[in-house]
Amino acid sequence: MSLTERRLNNLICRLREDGHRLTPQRMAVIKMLIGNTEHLTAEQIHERVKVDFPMTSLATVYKTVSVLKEMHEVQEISVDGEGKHFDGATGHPHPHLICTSCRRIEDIDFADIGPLPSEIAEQTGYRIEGHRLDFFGVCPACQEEEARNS
Amino acid sequence: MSLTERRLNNLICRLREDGHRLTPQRMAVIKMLIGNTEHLTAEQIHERVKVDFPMTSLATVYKTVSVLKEMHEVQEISVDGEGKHFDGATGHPHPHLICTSCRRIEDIDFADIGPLPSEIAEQTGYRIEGHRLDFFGVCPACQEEEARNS
DNA sequence: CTACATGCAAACCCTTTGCAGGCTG
DNA sequence: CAGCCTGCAAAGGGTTTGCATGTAG
Repeated sequence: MSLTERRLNNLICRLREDGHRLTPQRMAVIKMLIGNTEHLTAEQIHERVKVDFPMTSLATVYKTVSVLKEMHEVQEISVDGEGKHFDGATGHPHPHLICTSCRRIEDIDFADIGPLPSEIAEQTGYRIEGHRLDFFGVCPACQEEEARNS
Repeated sequence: MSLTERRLNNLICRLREDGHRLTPQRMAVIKMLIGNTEHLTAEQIHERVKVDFPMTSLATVYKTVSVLKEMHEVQEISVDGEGKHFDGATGHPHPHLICTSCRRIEDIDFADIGPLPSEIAEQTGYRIEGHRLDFFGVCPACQEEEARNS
């Protein structure tokens, strides 16, 4: 069983324990987030869920995401001037690669920031609980696009 | 002349060149951002400007900030579930230390992320243009608070 | 006189909430 | 049949815009 499947099962258990019902629509939203390295906005999730469940309303998407946020299975990522994207890829902090041209957000696996947190804790007195590391740039596809247009 | 003063002068020049007029209110907003390691929200900037210029409207603050954003002198920082904060501390990316308890945002000077950007560029094909590194934690003051309340 | 800056209020966008009805266990 | 889930519509909060009025150069 893959890591994602295990996480999904665990999540489903906890949802049930909390008295939640897992409707097909909810499952669709959840699957679109958990273990997915795309980082969709509420609107994008809505569009995709509607393919299978045309009646789905945006409110349902928001309500589902909000449950997942409470369970710390999904975090928000805000990009300057853009709406919120939701990231349920791993359930813990990890770096992102954000294309400033097409606004795509990808995950990067490596990019360990090493001993930085403990150094910072020592120097500032903060109790460090997490971090966010995002790189901004232009993705290969958009670079090609640029080249064609010039 | 300090770095901040130089940056401020340079900025003022460019604003004039672009045909902007530098009213006292605008100057107040600009000074509240450029070289200031506090990271205020629009509302907070508004409150402070109103001390000296009580008639100032929120729209003016937004319009001024928007000019600075276009000139890449100010960037937005979004904290999950919070409003936007504006950061005009250095004009280039630098790490932040965000207290999850009192929502204070501080700058950190060191914390060089080293060769990571070029590694990532090589591995992903992105043209990396910048990054954002934020640490989340609890500041010393809030830790004391916690201790007192337990 | 031209063009930018201002305050006000309305518009706007995205997100959240309230509610009545539907469905599951 | 209690309690969650749904869609709809309305409310909400923060940001942006339009407009008439100032004001600097």
